[in-house]
Amino acid sequence: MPTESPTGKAVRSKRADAQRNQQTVLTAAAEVFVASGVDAPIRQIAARAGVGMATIYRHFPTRADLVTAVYHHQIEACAEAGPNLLDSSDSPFDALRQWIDLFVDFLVTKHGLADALQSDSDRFAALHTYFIDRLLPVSAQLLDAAVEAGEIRPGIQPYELMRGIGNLCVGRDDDPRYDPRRLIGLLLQGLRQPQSP
Amino acid sequence: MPTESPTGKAVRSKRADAQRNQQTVLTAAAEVFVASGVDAPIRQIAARAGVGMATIYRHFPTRADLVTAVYHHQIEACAEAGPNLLDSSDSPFDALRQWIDLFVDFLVTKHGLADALQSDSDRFAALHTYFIDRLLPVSAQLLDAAVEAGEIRPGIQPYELMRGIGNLCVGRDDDPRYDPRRLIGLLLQGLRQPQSP
DNA sequence: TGACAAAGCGGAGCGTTGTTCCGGATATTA
DNA sequence: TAATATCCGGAACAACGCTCCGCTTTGTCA
Repeated sequence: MPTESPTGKAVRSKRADAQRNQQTVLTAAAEVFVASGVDAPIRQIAARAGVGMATIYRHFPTRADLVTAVYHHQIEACAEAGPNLLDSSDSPFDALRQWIDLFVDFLVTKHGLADALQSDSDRFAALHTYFIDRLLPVSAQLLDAAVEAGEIRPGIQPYELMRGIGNLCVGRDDDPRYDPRRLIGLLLQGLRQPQSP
Repeated sequence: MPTESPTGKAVRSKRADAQRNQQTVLTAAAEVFVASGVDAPIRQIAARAGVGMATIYRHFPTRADLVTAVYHHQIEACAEAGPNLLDSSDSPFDALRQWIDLFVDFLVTKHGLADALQSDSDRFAALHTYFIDRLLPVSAQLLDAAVEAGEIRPGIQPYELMRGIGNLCVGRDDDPRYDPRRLIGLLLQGLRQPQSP
């Protein structure tokens, strides 16, 4: 039953077993990521899913594709929360702060995700790109609104903020001496306009 | 020619060829680190040094030991600069800022060093420990002095500051969109006392 | 229903890296 | 010089990423 793709070219939908396998892999990957982080061996995910490694590579050519697929919904939710917060908060700065809280929560609860995002190697380049494409406009909108309202000084670039926050979330997440939120709070403090200019 | 160790036990100094090899390895490692980062394969370092891999493992059981040895002098220099800056600056906050500048310079010029420091895996645990042992007291002294002078608000923990700065230096160092120094400047700004409390 | 081609699958296999092991070479000392 | 404690090199093993290829399953069409 060929159908029509958005590009207009005739396209055949995937075989039923392929779709089933893709879902099985996603579920298994999510479980393994929780247990062993996003750097877990592909073999381990394949074993948990009960499929061969090639199956995973076929559906998700790079590790970044797999990670992206697993967290797709949460990334979308985070992206959509931005405008909503801007509407529901009485101050753009407050909306920015709450949104950053969401973003940080997301990062620190996925072991090694922040590390992957900023990884020096480019194994995760596609993941980095996806985050930027999806979330940078949101943060830009929040920043613009806060600047517009005169709550923060202008000049900070959205990319720089995003990456700085991501960076601050890197590393072991079970160290009681380090709470990225405190430093991010300090960063935001530094961003505020002097109370009396 | 047995000599006396600090513990009082008789100790034989290393064989001459072992000392030579250790130095050769250090030199080669320094060169390879510059070219390929601190994650470079041991084989590569061994080849460059013209020794076997076991020789490297014998002298430097973990990668952290090797990295530590290579950068030992620079870490010491950074540690010693702290008190000196405190003496020569007219404001403790200024000394703190200059010292952080030194620290950041050191981190960003060694490819992947910041990444290694905050690595989620514990391959570099000893390196992290060494940095903390050596530099945390220095940063604590600078912070205390600045708090004492009423230039920054109290409450920030030295460990948190060190790690935050290290984290902000993580990742690709050739991205013109991201300059860790700007964000660190913002952090310091957030640390300042409100001008008019 | 019953072929048959296309699509999909599994795991063996190759290359890379970390780490260890051991027979042989070498420096030191008597 | 000869003995021996020390050190060395690279082979060997394990873990992992990724690919290749013979076999299986699925969808289709007579």
